[in-house]
Parts: sequence; C-alpha cells; structure tokens
Amino acid sequence: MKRTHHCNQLRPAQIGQSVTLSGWVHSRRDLGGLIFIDIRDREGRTQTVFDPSDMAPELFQQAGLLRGECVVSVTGKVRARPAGTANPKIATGEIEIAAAALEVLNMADVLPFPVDDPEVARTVNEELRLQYRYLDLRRPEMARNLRLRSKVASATRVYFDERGFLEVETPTLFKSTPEGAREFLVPSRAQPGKFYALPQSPQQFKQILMVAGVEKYFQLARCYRDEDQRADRQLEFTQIDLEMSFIEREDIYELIEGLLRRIWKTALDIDVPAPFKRLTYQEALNRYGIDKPDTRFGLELADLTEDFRASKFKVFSGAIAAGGVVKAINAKGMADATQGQIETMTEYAKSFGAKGLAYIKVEKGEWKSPIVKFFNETEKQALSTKLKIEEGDLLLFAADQWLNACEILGKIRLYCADVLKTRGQLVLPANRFDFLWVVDFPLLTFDKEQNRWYSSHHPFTAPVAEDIPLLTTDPRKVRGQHYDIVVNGIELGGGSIRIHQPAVQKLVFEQVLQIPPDLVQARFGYMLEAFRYGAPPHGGIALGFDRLNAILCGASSIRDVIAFPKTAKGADLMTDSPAGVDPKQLRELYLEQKLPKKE
RNA sequence: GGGGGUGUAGCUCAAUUGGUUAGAGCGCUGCCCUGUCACGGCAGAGGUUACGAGUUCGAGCCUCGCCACUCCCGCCA
Repeated sequence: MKRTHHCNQLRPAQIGQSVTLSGWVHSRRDLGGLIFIDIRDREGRTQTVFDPSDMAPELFQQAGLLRGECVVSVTGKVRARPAGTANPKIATGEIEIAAAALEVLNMADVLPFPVDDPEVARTVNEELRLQYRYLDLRRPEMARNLRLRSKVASATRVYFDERGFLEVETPTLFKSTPEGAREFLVPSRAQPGKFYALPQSPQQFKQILMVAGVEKYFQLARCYRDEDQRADRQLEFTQIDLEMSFIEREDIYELIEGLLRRIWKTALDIDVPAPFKRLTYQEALNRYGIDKPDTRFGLELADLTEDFRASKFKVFSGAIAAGGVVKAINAKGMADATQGQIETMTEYAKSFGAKGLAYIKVEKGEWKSPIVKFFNETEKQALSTKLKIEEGDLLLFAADQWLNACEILGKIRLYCADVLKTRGQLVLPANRFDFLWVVDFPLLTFDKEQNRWYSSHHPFTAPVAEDIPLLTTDPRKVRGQHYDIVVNGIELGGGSIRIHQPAVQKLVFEQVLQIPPDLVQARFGYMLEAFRYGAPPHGGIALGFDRLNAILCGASSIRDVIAFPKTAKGADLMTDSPAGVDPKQLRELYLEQKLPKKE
C-alpha cells in the first residue's frame, strides 16, 4: 500500500478522493464505538476514523490494538468533518479519512519518553534523549532543526556556486601538526609506528588549493578537536570553510555579508542590513571587555585611569602606577543588589583572576560603598560624568593590567545583563541580530609561562604590511590581517589574509614563533616549498556551521542542531562510543595499551 | 585538571527539622463509552530514592566515596 499523500497535504479540495497515508500513530482516541487515530509523518498529521458501522469487525478490532508510534498505512476516503468538529489547531483539521483498510507495518513498544507532547518532551532529561536519539528526532522541534540546517546548507552551496566557488573535499586523514588544538590520532596499519591526525580545520589544504590555482574554494568541512566541550563546542563539528586568491580583507567582508544575508533571508525571512559594523580589537576590549561583544545592549566600560592616577585610593592609583588601568561599568538599576549578590559577583570576578570587585550603590541620593570615602570631589565628578550616574545605579570597578581589567568587567557586564534579563529590566527581541566585524587583532600574544610568542590566530595569518618590520623588533605592536565575524556576542567565525611569501612565512615560524628549523621543515616544509612555485596572495575565513544553525533555531546548545551529538565527555550514548577494541585490532596497528592505574 | 548544579515510578516532579506503608499528574494494563483531537469515566499494576560505604534507634534527606548528565574556568594554533 504505497502512500498517495503525506500527512499535511489533504484539504477540503480532496474530499471524496480515496487516499492512502503512511506514518506513525501519533495519538489514538478510542471512544468505544468509534476510534480516532492521528497519523503523523514528518510533514504533519491527519485524523483517520474507524467506524464499526462502516467496516468489517476484524478491521475495527485491529484498529483498537494500535498503540502510540506503531507504523501504519491507512486507506480510505477523504471527507469533511461533521459541522462543529473541525480542529483549527492543525492544517488538516477540516477533513478526516474514513478508514476502509489498515496495514500495520510495524508495532511499537511503549516509548521510554513521549514524543507527542511538546510540553513534556521539552523537559525530558537530555541523557535519555541522546540515548534514544531516533525518538528525540521525531519531535517536531528537532525535525524542524534538521530541516532548517539542510536548507541553510543548500543556500550556502547555491550562494557560493553563483559566485564561482568550487566545492573541494580535503582529506580527513591528515598529519599531526601539534600547534594549537589537541588532535585525534589515527594509527597507520600499513606504516607501523606512524600516525595520521584528523584535521582541526582544512587550513593547510585550502591554502595549497590556492597555490593550485583554484582561486575560489569552499567546503562544508568536518573538523576535529580533542578538547573539552561546551554547549557550543563538540569534538567534531562543521565549518563553512572558504579561501580566495587575489583578494583583500574587504572582499571577504563583502562576501560573508552577502552569505549571511542570504542565509537569514532563507531561514528566517529577515533582511539583515549590510555592511556590518566594524570594531577594532582594541575598541572592543575597551568598550565591551571582550573580543566578541554583544552590542544589543549598552553597559559599556568607561576608562577612569587618568582620573585616578593620583588618587588617595591606593588600590586604584597603585594599579595605575604599575602600568595598569582603572575601568568601570554602570549596571543601571541594580543598586538594589543584595550584599549576597555583590558577593556572588565578586567571587565570579575572582574566578577570572580579579583581585576584587569594588562597587558603589547609588541609593536615595547617596553613594553607598566601602571605597567612596577615599575619593575627592574631582574624582567623584569624573565618575558622575563618565558613568552618567543616576539614582538606582550600581557601579562596578576593576583596577588591573589593561587586558585583565577589560576582560573582568567584560564578564561582569554579561553577568549583569543576565540578571537584568531575568528581572525583565532588559529585553532583547528574539529577531534582533547585531552583526559586526572585529578587526586589527594583535598578530602575536606573549606566553609568560613558556616565555615565547605564539600566534593569536594561526601562524599563516599575514601581518598588516606596514607592521612587517616590527616582527623582529617589537612583536607586540604587529597587527594581523585577521577578522572575526560576531553576532549577538557569539563568535560565528574568523579568518585572515594569509602569508603568501615563503620568506615571511619562514621568518614567522623560525624567528618569531621560535620553532626549530628542522621541525618547521618536517611539519610545514611542503607548504613552504609550494609557496616557492608561484603562490597567489590569498585569504579566507571559516564559519561555525553548528553555531550558525543554533542561532537560527534559537537553540541554547549546538547539540540541538546536530543529529547525533556527543556528551560533554565525548560519549555517544546511543551507540556507546567510544568503546574498547579487540586485542587483535591493536596488534594489527602495533599498539599496546598502558592504562592509568585506578586507586 | 578545577568549581557549581542535577540524579526519587516508563516520563515530569513532590516528599516539613532525619521519623508511620515514599506521593501526584501523564503514560501503562483491564473494563465502560459513537464525534474525539491533552477524549472522558471506573479500577489496577508499577520504587535497589544512580551506585557503594558510613553516622544514627531510624537516612530519599546528614558525611565520605564513586558514576552519569549538565553549566562554567582552564583548554579550544
């Protein structure tokens, strides 16, 4: 019995037709002398009626045995529902199928959790959902996420095709290049003692493709990073990865703005305005305390360094004398925070390395604070002006080295925004998307513990041309031609213009990053060689495809937009992976196990 | 590696200060019911309180350990 329609197709126009529907028993309502069975498929659901006055007793009896999630085919005539019994909640609610035949394609055991009740299903323990993912994915919400993701992938492919990009697949069996994220290793059977590594990104291959003359490459690339996970980070994830030759940063901005506009239009029917705002790294830190600012709300950081340079309050003036800064935010309307809440915030700040969190509550025209007695009139005036102080405000301070002070207040800013959201004092519309580019990142960051410079982004990022001479003299000041795309405080992607001159690349590896020449040769020699045979200037970007879809779906975790995600410990609860292997398999790979001792 | 949260019936949740036989709704089973759509009514079954120790006259509750899930810090070139 092949189906003639799907379960969201029949309307009054089809009344009188004989049809067959196939799907799952969504719900049954057995009235004794009359049975209603709603059949559901991925498109929707349709009511069928089993009426004993109209059919063989065996058929009616069979219908009575059906249970939730049985798979059935029902054949019958489409008819209008009797007056007053239409169901306006579903699209097929004006009609029903008068069942004439029933084929039970498969029975179903009682489910471990309901999939037909969205209220309950939403709160079901995620552990259970992951164990029975095939049931979880039957839920309309999850089915919608899968479908949206597919549409976004299609729109992406169409967009890049229109722009002349080639979709090229790159290997997932790569080699280990242990700069950066920890890698998954894959032992080679054919070459004892040697290993592949799964790529953290197709970075090197896509640059080689530019040397190969592809000019415009893209891929929905699977990437692997053996690092601890988060709500927005999985061991394996997907990137919209691309690279172009003969371009500058502006070309990437234009391209990605177009892509995101296309995706938002396709997925949400929203017209995103372009060009996007741009912020330098410096400004992002200074104003928002983070390199991926959520600009949907204010609570911006103010700089008070000059106002407190000579202050009697030594915590401030001392930090400044040590080369640091004093920064503050005004948490509007939070003066009623309890001592406990302030304590919580202080502990929170300390967990990010703050020494403390000075505050002033502005209540009943008074400044209540343990520190305000140290301030003179000029200082108070400066605070008033720069922080636009009003009744009911809560001022929070950080005095530390510039980056620390900014980052601490950046975290506190987000924390305050959450509190204000919870209280209903800050409302962010679900359809608001603040896109922006963050640019002019420092090319290098100094690692105090290892006493060396490392790449802020990755070692292939090109310095801003005029900063190249500073590479060996003053690395701190070198700006990278790196850019991040941020939306609503989420880092959606990042990329850069790459180094295409082998001499500069070699200089960065050996002189700046201090990687021994033989290691450079072993790891990147093929790349340096490739660049000698005519490498075009090139650059690219990668966007987190899972994060992108989570944003579009309004999901709080990327697990909700990945069909079969892993838990925080990297387990797949459905298949029970990872799992042990047979000793024979290990022997074939020339591996021995040395497991940690349990105490 | 570190910090926080959660774990009680198939599911979602209760359970006073440590005190009687651990409850409710949904689901499930049986019976009744011809216009329901969260159908309704009656009856019933269903518990190693994640697991393991300990304290106590007595532990779902307190202590220690351990496991799983989750959020965060570190980590994520």
